[in-house]
Amino acid sequence: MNQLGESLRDRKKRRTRAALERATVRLAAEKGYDHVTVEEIAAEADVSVRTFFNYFVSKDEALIGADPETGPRMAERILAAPDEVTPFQAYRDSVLAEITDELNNARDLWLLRKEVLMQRPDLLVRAFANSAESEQLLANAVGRRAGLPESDLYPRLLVAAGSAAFRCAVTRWALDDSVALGDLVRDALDLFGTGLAHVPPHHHEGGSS
Amino acid sequence: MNQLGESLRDRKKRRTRAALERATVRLAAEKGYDHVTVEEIAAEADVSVRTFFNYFVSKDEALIGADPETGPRMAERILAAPDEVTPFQAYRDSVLAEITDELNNARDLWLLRKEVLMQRPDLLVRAFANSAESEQLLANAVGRRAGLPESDLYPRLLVAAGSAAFRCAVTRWALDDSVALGDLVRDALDLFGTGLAHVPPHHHEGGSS
DNA sequence: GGATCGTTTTGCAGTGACTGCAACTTTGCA
DNA sequence: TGCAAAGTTGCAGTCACTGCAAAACGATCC
Repeated sequence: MNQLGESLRDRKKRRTRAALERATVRLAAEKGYDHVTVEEIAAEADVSVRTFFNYFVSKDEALIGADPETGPRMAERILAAPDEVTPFQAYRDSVLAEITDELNNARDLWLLRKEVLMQRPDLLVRAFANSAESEQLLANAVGRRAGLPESDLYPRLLVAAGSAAFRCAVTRWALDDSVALGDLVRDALDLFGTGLAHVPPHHHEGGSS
Repeated sequence: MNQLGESLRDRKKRRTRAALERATVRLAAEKGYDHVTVEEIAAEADVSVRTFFNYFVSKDEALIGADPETGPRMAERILAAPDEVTPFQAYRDSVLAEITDELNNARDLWLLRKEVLMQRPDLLVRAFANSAESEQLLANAVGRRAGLPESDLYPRLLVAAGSAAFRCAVTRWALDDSVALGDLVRDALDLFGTGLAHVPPHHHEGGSS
C-alpha cells in the first residue's frame, strides 16, 4: 500500500460504499423508499446484492449512510479534548464537528434524504435501530472522560441525547428548511445542555401563567 | 355488548395480545431472541401467525409489548394536567405514571425481558423503531400545552428525551438492578430536566474507580 | 332461537430482506 | 512472478411480513 494515502483497495471500498449510499438515497427519493429493492440499488451501484450487505447491515442503514468510522472518530475526539473542557462540551463539539463535516461533504445527499424523510419520517427512527454498538462506544468515551463508573447513567444519557437531538433536528428540518440543519442540531443540543425544565418557551397565550 | 365493562370480544383481544406478548418474551428469554420464530410464538399463544401480525407490526414490538393505547393515554394525561404545571412536568409525570403502572401490572414480564436485554442490548433500540407515530402524537400534545408553533423543536425534543431516558434506564437496569427501574427512569428524566451541561458528576477524577 | 351484520381469525401465496458458505477475483507485497 | 490476504459473487435457504378472500365468531334485532 502507499505509505500515507489510502491503498487502492481502501479507495475502492470508499467508492463502493459511497456509490451504494448514493444509489439508495437517489432511488428512494425517486420511487419511494419501499418501492426500491436492494437488488435495484446494487444494480445501480454496479455490485452484487451480496456485496451490498457486506457494506450495510440493512437497507435502512444505507439510506442514512451509517459509516463505521464515525463512532471511533467521535470517541477519539472526545478523549482528545483539552482537560478544561467539560464532558458535555466535548461531546457536543464532537457531534457538531461530525455534522458540519458531513454537510460539507454530502450536502446534495442530504437534500435527497430530505425528500424521502418528508414522506416517511419514521425511517429516521428506524435508521438508528442498529446504532447500539456505536452508542456504547461513545458512552464509554464520555464515561472515561468524566471519570464515572461503568454503571452511571450520565454517559448513556448524554449520547442518547445526541442521537435524539440529531433526529429531532433532521425531522424538523425536513419539514421546513428555513433554518440550517447544523444550527438546528446545535440548538437542540444546547436545549439538552441547559435543561428541558428551564426552557421558558416564548409562548404568549395558552397557560397564561 | 355490556354497557360499561368490556365486551367479550374486547376481553378476548386483550387476552390474545397479552398471550402473544408473554409468549414472545418467555421464548426469547429461554432460547435467545433470534432463535425464536414468529411461528413458534403464535403456536405458544395458540393463534395463527397471521393473527400475530394483526396485533404487532413486528416481532421487535411484541418483545416490548408496545400497546397502541399508551400513546393516546399519555397525550390525554398531558393535556389534562392543571394549568400551573409546566409542560416538562406534565410530560414527566405522564411518563412516570405509565411506567409505574406497567411495572405494577407486569413486573414478571420485565424480569424476563431483562434476561433478553442483557444478551442483546441492541434490541431495545430497535424496539423503538416503529414509535414514530406515537412520538408525533405526544409531541403535538406537549406543543399544544406549551402554546408553541408546530415547527418548534422543544416538544419533539422533550418526547425524544423521554424515550431516551426510558431506554437508558432500562439498559442500565438490565446490567444491574440494584436500583429500581422506576427510580432510574425518574433520575434520567430529571437529568434532562436540569440540563446535561449542569451535571457536576460526583467524580473524584482519575480512572482508578 | 335463529337470521343478520360487523369484526376477528385464518390459510395461502407471494415478496423481499438478510445470512452462511464456498468458489472466484483482485490487491498488497516480497 | 507468485503467494497470502482481502474483497466479491452466486446460490440456496430462512424467515419476517403483506394482501386477499374465505371462514369463524360475537353482538344485535326479531
